[in-house]
Amino acid sequence: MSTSRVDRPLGRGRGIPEATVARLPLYHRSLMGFADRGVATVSSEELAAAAGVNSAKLRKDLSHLGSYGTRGVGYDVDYLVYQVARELGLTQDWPVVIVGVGNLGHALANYGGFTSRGFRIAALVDSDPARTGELVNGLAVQSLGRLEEIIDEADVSIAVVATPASAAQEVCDRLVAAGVTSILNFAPVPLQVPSGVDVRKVDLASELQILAFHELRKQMSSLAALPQLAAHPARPGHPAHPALAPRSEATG
Amino acid sequence: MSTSRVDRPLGRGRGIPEATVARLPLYHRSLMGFADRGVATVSSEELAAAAGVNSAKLRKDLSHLGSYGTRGVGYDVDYLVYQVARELGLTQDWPVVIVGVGNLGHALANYGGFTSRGFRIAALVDSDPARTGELVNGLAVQSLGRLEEIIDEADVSIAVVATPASAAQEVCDRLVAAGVTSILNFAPVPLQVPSGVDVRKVDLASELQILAFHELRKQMSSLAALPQLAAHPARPGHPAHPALAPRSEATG
DNA sequence: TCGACTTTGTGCGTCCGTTCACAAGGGCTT
DNA sequence: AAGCCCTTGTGAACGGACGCACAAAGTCGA
Repeated sequence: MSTSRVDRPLGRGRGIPEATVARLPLYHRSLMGFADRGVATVSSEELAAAAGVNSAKLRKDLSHLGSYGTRGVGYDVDYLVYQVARELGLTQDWPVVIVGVGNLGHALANYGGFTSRGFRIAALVDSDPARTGELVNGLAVQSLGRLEEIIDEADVSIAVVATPASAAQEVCDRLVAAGVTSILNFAPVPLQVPSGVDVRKVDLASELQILAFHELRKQMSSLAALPQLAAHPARPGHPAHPALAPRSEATG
Repeated sequence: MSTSRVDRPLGRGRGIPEATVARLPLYHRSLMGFADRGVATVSSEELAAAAGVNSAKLRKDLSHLGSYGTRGVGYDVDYLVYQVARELGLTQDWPVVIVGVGNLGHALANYGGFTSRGFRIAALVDSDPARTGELVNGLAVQSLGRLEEIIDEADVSIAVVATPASAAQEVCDRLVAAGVTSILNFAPVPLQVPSGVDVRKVDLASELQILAFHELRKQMSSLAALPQLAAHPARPGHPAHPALAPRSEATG
């Protein structure tokens, strides 16, 4: 890290908070909706409602990009769309490689949301020789052996890892070695990467588990309110004190 | 260590921070890995490394569940697995309905990560009559018209919305009206729900856009010496400099 | 031209999450 | 049995995010 200097206030604050960055795609999408409906101007209140956030938060987020609004009027939709898109790098063409063409990789390859926003699926890669050559969304699956070659040829810097957990780290290492510096990881393992490489994780099972946690709380509280309506009492088969019980695997 | 009264962490303990809750599935998965390898005890350092988090954070997270470690030794893997699983509600069976059996819904229905952790796909629902009856992972797709019926019969409280954006809110409303109180939303729209209903959003396109933002930054810093790349040929519909007119700040 | 109205942009208090650093506590060796 | 050493659990400092509330700044009508 040569740039140990934290930030350089170039023009308008170049240091955009991470939380704001995470919401910019949301704003961009909402703005596109307004643009499609022919709306020329939106207030922070309207846009915030469409994006599902607080209006003050929206204004503060946008203020990090610059002063693009007009007091008393609101924001010019087209102008703001362009500014947000530029900030997000959506004016560029981003070639993306998807590694792992299983159920998820298949769905991602067919998912329109990617290709319609500046991302272009440059290649699909899978380790299974039986899958090589298979056409997915008009693109032929290629061998994992050609991974470095593909990344180099297409100048790929963003990759999607949709492999099983067991292969994820090795694939990740090869991606990084080949020059990829941004990874979207769907495998349920924490990828280890050198500094300078960004990893974002999408953990489908965890999301459900988080919901289940809150769901359990709701059910417990509503169950406590009712005297005896226990339709689902505690599991009879569960060990009362699991620390004592030997590891009986296959719990899942 | 003779009592298991930790069922009820003190008045304060009931409120587990949201950030901690979001990491519990991670810990649970890492712990399962240790258990599968026959490890009986892990230190916070080892578990934190496996989960990809700071060890102090891990200890604080676990401390919210109770005092399940042994100083000088670490944590009993099996005991901790059970405690985390119980806290997450993984000891229960959670029937889940997936609405929208497109590419994504298809992949989710086949995704093993769901079914292997206490979640059971109770039904697949799609609005397309042509899809009704189609078998996905051994389960027949059912008509959207039967949604309320299905939810009631299977006692579903968790649903996955994998519909197009245009249908998401209406589906959401019907889900909530039918008794669903937790929703995992893959549609790129912010769902509006009454209080008491939890929504978690998984926005695949946004994740890539966030990566692209940082990627752009990296490329800009490495290409800082180059001449202007701003002369990007904007699309015909897009204003090259949209806000020239409305801004005359000279004021005299 | 002027005043009233509307909406942006932001200063500030508050809260949540992260991390450091260390005392408390338990096992292990002698 | 006693002391050493290890790891947990947590107090406290820190920083970032959020939201209120308001001044600044622009528009619109008279």
